[in-house]
Amino acid sequence: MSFRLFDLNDPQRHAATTLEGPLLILAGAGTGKTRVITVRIAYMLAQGVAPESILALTFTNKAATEMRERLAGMVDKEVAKRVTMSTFHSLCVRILRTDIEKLGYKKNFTIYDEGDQNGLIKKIITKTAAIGEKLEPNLAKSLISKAKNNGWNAPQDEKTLIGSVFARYQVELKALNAVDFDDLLLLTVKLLSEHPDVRQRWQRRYRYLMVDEFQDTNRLQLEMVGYLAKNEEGSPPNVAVVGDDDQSIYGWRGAEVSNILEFEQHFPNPTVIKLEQNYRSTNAILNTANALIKNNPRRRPKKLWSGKGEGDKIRLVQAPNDREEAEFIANEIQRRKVEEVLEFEHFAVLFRMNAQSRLLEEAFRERQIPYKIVGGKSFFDRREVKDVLAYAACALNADDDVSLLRIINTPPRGISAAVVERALDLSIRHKCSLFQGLQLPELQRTVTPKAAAAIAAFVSQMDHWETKLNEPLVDQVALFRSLIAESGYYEDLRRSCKTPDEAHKRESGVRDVIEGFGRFSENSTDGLRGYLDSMALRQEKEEDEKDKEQGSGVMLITLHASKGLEFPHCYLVGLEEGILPHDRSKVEGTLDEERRLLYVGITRAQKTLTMTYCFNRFRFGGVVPCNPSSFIKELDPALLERIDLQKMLSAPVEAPVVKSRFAAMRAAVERVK
DNA sequence: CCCGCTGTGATTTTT
DNA sequence: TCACAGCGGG
Repeated sequence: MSFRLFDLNDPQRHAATTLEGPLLILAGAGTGKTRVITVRIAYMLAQGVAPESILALTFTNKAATEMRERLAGMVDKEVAKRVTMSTFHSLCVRILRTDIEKLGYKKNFTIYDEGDQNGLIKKIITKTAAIGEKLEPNLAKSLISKAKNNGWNAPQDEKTLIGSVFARYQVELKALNAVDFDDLLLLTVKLLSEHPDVRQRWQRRYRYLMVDEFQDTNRLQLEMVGYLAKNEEGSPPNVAVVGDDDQSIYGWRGAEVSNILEFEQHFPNPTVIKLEQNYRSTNAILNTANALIKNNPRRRPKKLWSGKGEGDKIRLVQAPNDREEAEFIANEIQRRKVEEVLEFEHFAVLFRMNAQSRLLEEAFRERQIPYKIVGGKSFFDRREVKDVLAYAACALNADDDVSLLRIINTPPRGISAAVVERALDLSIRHKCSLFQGLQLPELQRTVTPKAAAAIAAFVSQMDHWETKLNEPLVDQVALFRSLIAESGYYEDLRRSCKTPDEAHKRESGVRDVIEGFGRFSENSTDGLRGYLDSMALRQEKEEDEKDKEQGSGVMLITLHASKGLEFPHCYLVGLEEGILPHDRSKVEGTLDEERRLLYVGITRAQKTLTMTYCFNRFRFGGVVPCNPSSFIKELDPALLERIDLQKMLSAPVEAPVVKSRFAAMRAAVERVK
């Protein structure tokens, strides 16, 4: 055991050593939350708790991995491995793969990601909507998701379009033997609530639960924790949750802040511990954050402080427009890197909307400042990756219509759109899958002999791979490789790409997927199905070669994506009414969450924080005037240094400043020597 | 099947 | 303004 309890501060140690009963750890930003969680687990193990009986739930794979690695550094690696650390969704997959048959699904169900979900919903809307009726697929998707997360079941017979789309969507998913992300939670909760044998098995397995980022849990996740934490003796559940209500920024995704605000109602008589000592930022930064967040009515009062001293004032810069804002930041970062001897990696620019990054990118590119944008199109969403995964999904479960539709004519194999359409209609009438629909004599009779032959060839091909994949002790990686090779997909790629360069890139994407399966198989026995699961749950590492080579640079990142990260020097841009808080938050009544978003942004900064706003901004195709964010009024003016860019630019730089800058640069040159 | 035209709408995105 | 989806023509 190489962990030391006395390295923790008092509340941290109290949290790490309280093992019995409900425990609420209110961990403010930068208060050493992950450390407390891992030490707490190490402490449990030291106390003789069986590693198998510990469950730690996170939201992201990144968090689960980090926790695993930190624990492995503290205790015997073999013991650490036996602790379950998993995302909610991964645990659900594990539970469902064992017992989903009790709910009428087959064990080889497919997990639909948002793209698949979109495809299915679009299809259903066009089939269901009467002439003149319209429904935004995205709206439908979010309504369905909200409904599922609130534990509502699909309406049996619904008069409204959205109601019938919802009902039909659920029926079709089940027919396709597919589940979406929400179903993973919904069905797990259903299984646990309706099947006492299953419930007992999992309740007995885990005796100590921990939940990270508890403020982000939704209703189903809370329910799931409730079931898993319950013990037969009826004694208080050993459930420890860690979170910060002030950093709840995913309400629009179904997260319920009330889960953490009303924790005592869900788990009576908990020990409540506040972590308020921050190890990240200066007090100027923390007190700015404190001043802002205390304006939120529904929260657990907290006040962050740190031993890092007061630090620089927070700079509030007003720029005439968004272009000047971007150029100011780029110029300044370039200057500060030299004068203050910093790396580009020490800087981050945070914004509300992705669209705001464009001008910044331009400004950085002009000055050849390296930068890194997080987000954007993911490896998983690349066309060739989805295609190849769809092949695998079909080989394992040909009744998966969405995957089948994706590949049925990729490459073109002589099954025309009209034939597919007819097969689809038939499959609906016969209540069977598209794959089965293709094989109905009723269809065969109505198509040309050529098409019939093409269908037969395709069907026998898929059957062949299915049989092969199900043979015991078979080399699934090799099978997968030949499945793709023999499908003619590579040839199709070369043909369909405009440039050889693009074709090359896409081909290597395909190879990455296959190699990814190879690597997966080295330390898993879950086979191709397991690999598809891990891809759907984004467990596989995104191999971005460029990322590694480029190193990094200035981080350009949305406020949402910045949660959990920290940077020495932060720029928070676009602090304008309408952007932060965003216009839509007013109609949606989510101003509190916007405030939390700014709070999250402020608390990312370690040493210096600069906030900017403009008087004019290019939006919706025109220059629109804008006002400073109403949140600015809530900050402590004593900690703010206001800078007017226009004035600063027109005024000549004062001689002493020039002198000191010159000295700083000379010093920098000396250091390089 | 591919390209270009037109219309529309424009937060955030852990799984 | 600009991105992208959907559709009609070549």
